[in-house]
Amino acid sequence: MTTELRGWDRTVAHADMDSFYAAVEQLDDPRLRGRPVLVGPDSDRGVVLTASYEARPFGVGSAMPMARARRLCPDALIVPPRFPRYQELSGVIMAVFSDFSPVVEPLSLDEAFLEMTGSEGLFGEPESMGHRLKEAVRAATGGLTVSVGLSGTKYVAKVASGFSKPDGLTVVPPASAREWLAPLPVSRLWGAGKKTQARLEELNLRTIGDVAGADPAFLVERLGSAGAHFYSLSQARDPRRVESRRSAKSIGSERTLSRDIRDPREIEKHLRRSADAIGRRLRNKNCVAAGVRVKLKTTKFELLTRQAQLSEPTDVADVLYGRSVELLAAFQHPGPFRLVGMAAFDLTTMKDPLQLDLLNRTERERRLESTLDRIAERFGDGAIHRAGNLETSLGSGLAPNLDFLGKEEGLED
DNA sequence: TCTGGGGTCCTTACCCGG
DNA sequence: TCTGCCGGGTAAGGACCC
Repeated sequence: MTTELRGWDRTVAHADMDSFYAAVEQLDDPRLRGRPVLVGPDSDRGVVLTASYEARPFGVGSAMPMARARRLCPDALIVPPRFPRYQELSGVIMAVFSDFSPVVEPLSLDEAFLEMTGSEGLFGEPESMGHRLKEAVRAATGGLTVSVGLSGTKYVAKVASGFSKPDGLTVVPPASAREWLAPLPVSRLWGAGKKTQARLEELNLRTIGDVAGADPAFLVERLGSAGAHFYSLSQARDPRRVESRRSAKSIGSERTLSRDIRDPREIEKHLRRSADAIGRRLRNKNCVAAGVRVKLKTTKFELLTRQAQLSEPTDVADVLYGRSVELLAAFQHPGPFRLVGMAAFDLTTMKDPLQLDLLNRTERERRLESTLDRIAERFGDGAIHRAGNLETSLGSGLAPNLDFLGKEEGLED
């Protein structure tokens, strides 16, 4: 006798928290419960990050401009996001997932794949696994709900978790996955956004079943390699394994400005802030970057980027900033711009402290950066910004004074 | 209606060396 | 010496996801 389930060669779960940010706000503030809540910046240029389920019947959803959401749902309570709190609860949730599987692949703060193959002995059949997972998340978080999908592949598990939200549980036996997918619209193909949907529509392919019935060679001819990918998904074939956390490939920081700008000196101020933030995050992760990319968005929403390699990998904000200013000169566009951003890429984790020496980092740089980190932690990003400018204007010889300034709180304007 | 911020991956173009 | 081809690496942009 075997406990193996018939037809379940693999068991993959996808767990997705229900309107996570809004649910956290309702959990922490009882006055928000049962009421339409929009999490997002209460500004003219922002968009909704998450709408609570009470707000959704009004037609409000993620990524909708806040101005429009307010018009559709005037009674909605608008709450600014509190990412540190979401991260904290995300840690609790991921820890629960780890109790169910040694292989957990987070996709974002609020969702993850769990490799559940072979764990029937511990948790029972897939349906029972799902119920126990949902209950464990509810108990650990004090009441947050999660929707869970289980099937034999990542793709079907993912579609299944979104099938009956909120607080859903959908189990799709691998043997019937193809038929289960067939009636769903092509918008449920993971990776097919608005552009791809429109192209599929032009080819008269409206459901996943339509794609499954198409000639794969024809799909490749029209969609390139993505065509082959979508064909496989439509057949419920998805060979991708569940993988534990992969390391980040880039770290970025960008900001949509409250007003459009074109003056290079103003753009540089924003680059300075991004460089400080990225440098700090690199050091927190014990990473160095070998490349920098600068991003500008015009008022017409054209995205322009310029990137370059660094002479050597670094986690020093000043170096990132210096290279970004050089890149800025390479943009021919006169502006104005509504967004300024920067990203560091080609990341390497520094496992061995001795490697730091290979980076030719001087003692001065190390001390300065750690001082800036402490200032930022105590006084916030504004302080680090001012400290950065101060360092630039003082020149390297006076950098040790920053230690003194930080201690004396001399940077609080 | 007026469009965020964090990412990943893919395609295309171009440069360079052999 | 010039030209064509090929492949690798890099840069820029686009589509997509949450």
